[in-house]
Formats: sequence, C-alpha cells, structure tokens
Amino acid sequence: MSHQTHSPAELTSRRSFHRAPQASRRRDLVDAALDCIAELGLSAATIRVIAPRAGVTAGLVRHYFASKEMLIQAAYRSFMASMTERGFAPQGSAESRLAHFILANLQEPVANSRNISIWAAFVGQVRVDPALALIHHEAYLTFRDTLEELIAEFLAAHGEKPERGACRRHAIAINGLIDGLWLERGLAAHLFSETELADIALSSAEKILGQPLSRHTN
Amino acid sequence: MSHQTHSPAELTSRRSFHRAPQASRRRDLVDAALDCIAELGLSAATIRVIAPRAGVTAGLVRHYFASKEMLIQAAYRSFMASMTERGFAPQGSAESRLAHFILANLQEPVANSRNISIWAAFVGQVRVDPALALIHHEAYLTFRDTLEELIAEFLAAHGEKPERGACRRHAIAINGLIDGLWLERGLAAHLFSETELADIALSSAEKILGQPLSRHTN
DNA sequence: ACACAAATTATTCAAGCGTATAATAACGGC
DNA sequence: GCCGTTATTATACGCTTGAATAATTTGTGT
Repeated sequence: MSHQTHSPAELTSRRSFHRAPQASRRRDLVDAALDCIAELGLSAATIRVIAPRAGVTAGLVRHYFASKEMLIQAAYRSFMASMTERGFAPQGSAESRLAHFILANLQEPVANSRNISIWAAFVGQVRVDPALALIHHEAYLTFRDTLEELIAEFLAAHGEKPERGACRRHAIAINGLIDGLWLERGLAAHLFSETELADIALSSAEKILGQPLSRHTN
Repeated sequence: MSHQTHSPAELTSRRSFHRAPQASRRRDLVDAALDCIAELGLSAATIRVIAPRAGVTAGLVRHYFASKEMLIQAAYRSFMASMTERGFAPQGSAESRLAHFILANLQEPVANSRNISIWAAFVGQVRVDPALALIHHEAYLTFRDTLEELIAEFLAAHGEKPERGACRRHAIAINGLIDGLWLERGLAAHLFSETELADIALSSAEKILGQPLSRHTN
C-alpha cells in the first residue's frame, strides 16, 4: 500500500504503442530482419537494428521468438518460400509452363541483388547451423523436383519417351543453368541488358533438351 | 633506472614464441581466417578465434593488418585467386583446354562445401562493403573472360566463324552452368555421384556450343 | 466503469568484440 | 657476447551484443 515512494523518475512518460495481431507482428519482424540482412549483412542484423525497423523496441523480439536464432530461421523460411513460389504457373501447356518457370526465376522480383545478398548470407551459414541446412535442403529439393516434373511433361508433350535418368540429368543441368544465371544477374546486373539472361537461358535450355522452347506458346 | 618496482606479478613468465617471416605470418593469418569463416561463419570469425588458429595471440593481427577489415579483404583476395587459378591449363588443344576448365571447376579441390561456404559468406557482404565488391567483380570478370577466350578458340578450331556476340552469349551461358553446378555439388554433394555433375556439364556445354566436346582429346 | 491478462517498453547484466598500449622475448649486426 | 630493433605477448578500455527482468500501457470481457 503506502510502501511505494513516488520519485520524480517515475513521472517520465513512456512511448505509446498499440497491440498488433500476433501474425502481423511476426511478419513485420521477419521482413525487417530480411531487410537488415540485405542492407547491412548478417553480422550487422542485430536485434537492436531489426526491432526499430519493425516499429517496436528490442525487448519485444523475445516475446515473439524464443531467441534471435529462431527469428533468423523464420526469416530464412519466409525468404525461401517467397522465392520458390514465383515460378509456379498453374495453367497453360507444358511448354509455356516450363518457359514461364525459367523466365520467372531470371527476372524481377526473383533475380535482383537484394535477394542474392540474403540468399548468400544464409548459405554461408548452412554449414554452421543444422537448422538452416534443413531449411535450405528442403527448398532446394522442392525447386528441383518442380523443374524435373515440368521437364518430364514438356518432353512427353513432344512425343518423347525419355530414358530412365534422362529427366533427372536434364533437371540438374537446367537447374544449374538457372541458378548460375540468376547469380550473374543479381551480382552484375549492369553487365546485361534487361532480357539478355532470360533469352540465353531459354535458348540454352532448348538445346539441352533438344526441343524448341518458346515463351509465347500456351 | 631504479624507478621500476619489481612486483611479484612481473615474475610470471611469458609464453615463448619465434619470429616468423612476414610473408608466412600473413599467409597463416589469412588461411586461419578462411578456415574460421568456413567452419564458424563470417560473424563468428573473430580476431580472438582466428589468431590462435594461426598460432599467435590476438594482438598480433594488428601488427600485420591495419584492421580486421583489411585481414578479411586479404582473405577474400587470396580465396578468389586460389579458386580462379585452378581451371588454367597452359597447353593442349583448344578442345582439351576448354574441357579441362569446365571439369576442374566441378571437381576437387574447387567444388566442395567448404569453398561454397566461404564464397557465400563473402558474397553476402558484397552489397555492404565496396572493397569486397571490387574484389568480387574483378575475379568474376577474369573468370568469364578466360572462359570466353577458351570458347572462341574452341569454335575457331572447329572451323566456325562465330557471329558477333555469339561467344559472349555462349560464355555467359556456360559460365552460369558451371557456377550453378558448382553450387549444387558443394551444397548437396551426397545427391550426386562422383563424376555426375562434371559429365552433365560437359554434355550440356557441347549441346550449347553445337560441337562435340571430349575430355580425352589433346 | 473496471479489472484483469498480456503485449510492449525500459533498464540492467554478463559476455564478447575490435582496438590501443605497455611490457617482453627473439633475433641479426657488430 | 652484447645491443638495439621489432615481432610478439599480455592487459586494459570502451562499446555492442543477446538476453533477462521489472515496470507500464493497452485492449477486452463483463
């Protein structure tokens, strides 16, 4: 009861705030973390920098994530999911869906330097952190399986009955091609014209597959 | 003179050491830095961890590098140089030199998870640190120019007179292919057999170039 | 209106960071 | 064999980090 002394210090006012829904706060924190990683690098993406960018104070992070490590893992999961879902074209012919997949991964908003920076920062930690390795590995398999199925349907639509293992090898090759050109574009965009890398990818893919591959078919 | 008080503390003995040549100390520090980056990640590669691994104490780093940043830059330069010089085959036919270049970049000691980790850790900082960006950019151009020249000689040896820009596009495509497959091997070596990726790269490259490309020619 | 649960802020703490400085050991020239 | 140079160690400093805790504001159900 009367045991509290009201010192002058207690008169200092606090910053006002509002209570946001759990989901949106978590999303804001994850997005802010990715922003910081892209602009400042993984080492400089500290809780004290991330939190204000999400519009909250540093202490709140621990209310939504058990540790900073968990926030980083959530950010990696969110990032990989947003990267993987872009190339997905639900309809159209096998040819156009394959072409769309290749093109989507070599243009905005997938292929840019921001995404390369984030991706590389995480990949540089994959060997260190098994949790990040798992996230990476699952995203990679998803990506390659999607591509392999697109290739199988594409070849089937051209009347080809590919021998065992051929689709796999084609998927590995074109996956490599996409990844490598994605890197080139993100790391040195100024060296290429807007559509150059996408064109190169399409013409290379059709040589590898031995079938014409146009972006305009449906 | 007699103004020094010999307290008991001064009797404690120091660790013995030996004076190493400048060049080898610098090399040891750079190598230790790369080891730490590969095994612990860039953020955990601190002076206090790097120095003991190089066989010295933390304070010595500043005697050889003006700052930690300079050590990291030296490490990046050393790493990129060692990666680039491997594919170089000074003699042989154009075909065998091109094949050797492709194969060398997809086998040990170039293609492994350690190198991927180091490379990715640095790439994740390229946007942040202009000095690292410069190092990266120069190594990239060296790599692609080497490849473009190998391709030009290879096509010329087959009697082709490639149209303007064709060699450039071929170099971009095969560069992407090599980079992407190098990544795949380093990140998920267990998914591929020993020579699988190298074989895929060779057969894809000869389809892209429209000429047979064997590893056994000279 | 009001009380209660919990979301949010503010503050504190120990640990680790890069750097600076002073003491010391090692080595080459004489 | 000593002496001076300097490579090397040891220690200290100020700062930042992730985390823990205490204090306070907010919204919701009644």
